[in-house]
Amino acid sequence: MPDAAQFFDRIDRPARLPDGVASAIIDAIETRQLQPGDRLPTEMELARRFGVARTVVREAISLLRYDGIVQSRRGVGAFVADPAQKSTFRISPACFEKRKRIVQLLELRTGVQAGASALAAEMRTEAEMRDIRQTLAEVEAADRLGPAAALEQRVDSELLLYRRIAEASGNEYYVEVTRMIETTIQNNLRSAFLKNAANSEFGPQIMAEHHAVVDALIARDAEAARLATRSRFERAAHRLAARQDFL
Amino acid sequence: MPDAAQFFDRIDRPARLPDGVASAIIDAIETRQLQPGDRLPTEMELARRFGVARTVVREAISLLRYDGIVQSRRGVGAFVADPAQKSTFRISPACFEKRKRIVQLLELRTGVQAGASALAAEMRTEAEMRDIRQTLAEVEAADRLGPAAALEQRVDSELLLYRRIAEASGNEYYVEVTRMIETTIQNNLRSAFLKNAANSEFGPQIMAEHHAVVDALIARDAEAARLATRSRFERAAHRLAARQDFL
DNA sequence: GTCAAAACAGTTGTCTGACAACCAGACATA
DNA sequence: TATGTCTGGTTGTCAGACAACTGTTTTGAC
Repeated sequence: MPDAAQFFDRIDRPARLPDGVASAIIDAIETRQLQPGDRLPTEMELARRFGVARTVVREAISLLRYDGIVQSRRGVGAFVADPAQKSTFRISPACFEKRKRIVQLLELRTGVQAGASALAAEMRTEAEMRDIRQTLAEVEAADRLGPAAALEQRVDSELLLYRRIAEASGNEYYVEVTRMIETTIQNNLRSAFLKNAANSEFGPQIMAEHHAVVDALIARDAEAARLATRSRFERAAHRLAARQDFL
Repeated sequence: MPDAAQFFDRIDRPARLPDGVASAIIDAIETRQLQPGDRLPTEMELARRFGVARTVVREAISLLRYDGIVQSRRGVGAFVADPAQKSTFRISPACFEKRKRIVQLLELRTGVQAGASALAAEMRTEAEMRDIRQTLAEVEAADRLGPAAALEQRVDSELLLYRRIAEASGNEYYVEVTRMIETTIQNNLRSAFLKNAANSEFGPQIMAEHHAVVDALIARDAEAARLATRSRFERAAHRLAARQDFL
């Protein structure tokens, strides 16, 4: 049932207060107003300055502490930590506003996914191989329907294919990192991906790229898998970046 | 001034309440007691069950929300999110209790660092190359002092060498990921690293491994850099895992 | 009986005030 | 000098209240 409502995005509600406070503090740290080792103003003082309650400030600081950006000591205060102590890898949505950052993110994705493929070539079980071939068949089926048909389905089955491959590596960290990167990209660039898929990400050449990867996995050839995966994601990134409407 | 106090470690203070509550909830999610889409008990109810104040529960939930593990809607409740929505990569200290997990983490480190090296071979500037050679010289100097002397210094300069290389890639995500992985490893395995460095991580062979990497960077040979880095970290991981006292 | 508006109960988000635990430094004391 | 004590300040936790919001139920007009 076609519905005009699909064109209306959610209005951006005022974000949660603690998130705002947290990013304000992060901002102060990134702009060097607050340097490693410096003490943050007291929670009372911050609450006064931001015009919020202390509970809000506390929640904000607890987020930063969770990421290892600040350390707090009871009875003393909260201190900006050594940046090397950051214990989390997180991709901020703001990064998707700069073309350069997106290209770098796609580079990282290429490298990590290629590493996962290489491992998978060595570690895969027969059952996993069956799943992978099955998923590849789904990609192929969607591809045969033409560029515009089953668009989302095609993109999703492609994503699933490479997630399956990462899982076949048997390395949970690779699984987590690739999934986290993919999730972030999809959340922020989904529309560009779809447009791209409708224009250039289909047809025999693209299918040949996928096949090269899967064939290497079948042959248990780690180096070939790495190369094929690298080549596939490099080309995909290149095609995406070449689009006129890409940022 | 030798001081007996050096034998006294910090006593482990009781962790913060919100952290405990958060990991209890994460536990419930990982053991499938709470499945994606399920609603968490209300904050009141959780506070009652855990025997803490609601502010503590709120702080805990805000951490999970920050990682994309739960989503909360005012007036309704907090819900376990789709695991694919997790927006962070984080290595829990608990992972260092299982040998298998550590090996996997070292695998990831190898792959990512190799990717960074390959990029660095192409993107490095002359100034960065000078810094890298300078750092390599420091490693070499520390190495010449023998296995036991300047132990920490040698390990640290090695870490610095590969951090410099990652920075020379010009890709901030590679810098962040490698640094985050390295930080976590050092925070949890520092002592093993030091013991290992005193026993096997020194001498001409190890220096040759470093030189192979740097030479590839000088030659701007991406594939050689990838291979040399991979080889260096794979061997280091192997030597570490071969130790008797390693878990 | 139908349907929309209004009231309601329940939940999260924020605010306020209080007290406990803790710390650094000043001060007193031996 | 070394040790104990006090004091003000800070973070950690608690308790209670209200605001904002949601899903459901009730009410009332037709």
